[in-house]
Amino acid sequence: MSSELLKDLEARGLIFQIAGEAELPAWLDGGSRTLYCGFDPTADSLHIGSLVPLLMLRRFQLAGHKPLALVGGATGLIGDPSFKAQERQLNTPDVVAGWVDKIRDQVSKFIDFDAGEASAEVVNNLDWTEDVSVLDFLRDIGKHFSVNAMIQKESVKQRIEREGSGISFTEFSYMILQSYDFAELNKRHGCSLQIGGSDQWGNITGGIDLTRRLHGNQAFGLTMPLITKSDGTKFGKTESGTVWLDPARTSPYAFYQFWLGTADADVYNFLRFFTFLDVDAIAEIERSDAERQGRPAAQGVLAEEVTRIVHGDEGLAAAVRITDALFSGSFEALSEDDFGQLRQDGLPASTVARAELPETLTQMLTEAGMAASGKQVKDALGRDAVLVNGVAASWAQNAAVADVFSQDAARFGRFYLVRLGKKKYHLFEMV
RNA sequence: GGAGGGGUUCCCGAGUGGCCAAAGGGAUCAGACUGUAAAUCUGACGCGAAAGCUUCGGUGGUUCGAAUCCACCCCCCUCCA
Repeated sequence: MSSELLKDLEARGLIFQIAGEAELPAWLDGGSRTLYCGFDPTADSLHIGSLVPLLMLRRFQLAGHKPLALVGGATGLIGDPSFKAQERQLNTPDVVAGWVDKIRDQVSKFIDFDAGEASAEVVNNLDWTEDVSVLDFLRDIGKHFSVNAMIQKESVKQRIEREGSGISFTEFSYMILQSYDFAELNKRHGCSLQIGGSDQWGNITGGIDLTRRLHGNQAFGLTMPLITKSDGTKFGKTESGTVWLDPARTSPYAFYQFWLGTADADVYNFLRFFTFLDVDAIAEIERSDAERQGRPAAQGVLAEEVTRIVHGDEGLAAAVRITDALFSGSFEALSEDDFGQLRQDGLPASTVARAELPETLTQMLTEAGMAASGKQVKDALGRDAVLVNGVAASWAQNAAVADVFSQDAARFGRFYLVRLGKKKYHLFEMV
């Protein structure tokens, strides 16, 4: 490999497989190249699983190449079967179309549209597929695919071989659609490199083959490793579920907290995967962390960098503001305006009418989403793990909601910051 | 079509008439220890503040009493054709 970019990616551990490995470095070094990565709309937001490919597009752009972010308005209607255990439920066209709009806006934040010849573009595969007739598709595209080869792909093998699972013709065709995308982008934009997660290998090589057959052009593929955690649990999940990129789904504060909680064993890898920090700088952080006692600095750096990339300076500031208020000492220092700000910044909060207080604390905290059931609240109350404005509430006070949330206990006459356990906070505003 | 084995609480998986809201493990939540980490230990873990209410594929039935027995139905797996 001679390409500086590839060396850096290699050092970061971001390369899983390369198709056309021998020629790729020289090709990349030969000028500004065009590459693409697809994002299917399977929800109204991407989650952090898409972060690595999104940042990858940006890495290529920073190295002078032109990234195309493909939003799968067409493929999203079909559903990618790759390594999925079961057939998926189809979403209606209007729902998918709505998601496409959201995803388009979202991916746009990660790439630069004003970078000269390396300026990014967003494309939608529905544009070149919706008017293709079935007969044209079967004759012009389908003819280039061997079913014999397709059923050999690892990504669909279990669906074909395992009894009781099965795969519909619809999902089986997905690979052809995605391959057609690559060939089409090659024709339209001179795009000759597709990147994606390691599960996309089969789809990518399919597109490389089709590009050669249809247009006689050589194309490349690069996949990134699946992000795993040292403890074996799935990356990207928290107690409250998936970590989304949309601030309306996962607040910048929750997002920041997610990264702050990264295990020591993963944090340096994550810095390489999810930030643009130089690998040497990351190694330096690792070294100085190893020398110090106690808490490493790496998680803080990671949380700060990734939150800034995804939510910008304002989102980061909001996240840090809440974190400082809640975790570094006295929330008593918060001003009246600060409380309102916390709520704006994404701290979970709710407004309760003093006249309509629930009968019990268990009810109140469960309804606020702080716990899954009254039993959990009961357990926490019994262990002094519920603090209302810093004062522990007891199980004996369960039915005495009005006492716990008394006027005297309020901050500025209406705010109650409730903590359950070590990390769960909820702001109640009494009206 | 034939033969056999299954469907149990979020997941895996015991349980074959009362002691079963149902063993054990995992996940999850809380506590201790810590660094808002990991590991470990402790407690909780169907819902409910409680009284109590609702579960063991579905529907009926037997019984004082069923996840457990019977009938029918639905679904899954293995082997044979």
